Amino acid sequence: MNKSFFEEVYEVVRLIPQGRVTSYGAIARYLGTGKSSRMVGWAMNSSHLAATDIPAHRVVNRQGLLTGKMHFGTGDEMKNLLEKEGIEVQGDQIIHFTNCFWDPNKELL
DNA sequence: CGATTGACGTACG
DNA sequence: TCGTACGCCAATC
Repeated sequence: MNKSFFEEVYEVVRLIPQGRVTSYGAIARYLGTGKSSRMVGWAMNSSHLAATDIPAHRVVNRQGLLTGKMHFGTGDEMKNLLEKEGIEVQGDQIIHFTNCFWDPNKELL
């Protein structure tokens, strides 16, 4: 229970199936934080520091935009990973985003 | 210890 | 429909 906000975020992100994506807000709502979606982004920022491997490239904003691609080192890293999983990405925008969207509140809950 | 920032989202005008 | 304002919590300056 008393898991830190980051821990819960990591757990949910790890549960994201390959070829699917979710949004910061979806995770935030699943954790019950609701509007504190910023914390999800902050957790993702620290995700690369975490011992566990977090597929943060599967987490995008509500628009399906790869806002955090710059944090993967190179700007092509995140897009490459998503395309490799079968997700169509044009520039920083995920195509058919709603089709690939994975809502933890709907899938897990 | 106070102010600012941050990979967001919702509300209001 | 677009632009601005606010909230949320933690980390950093």
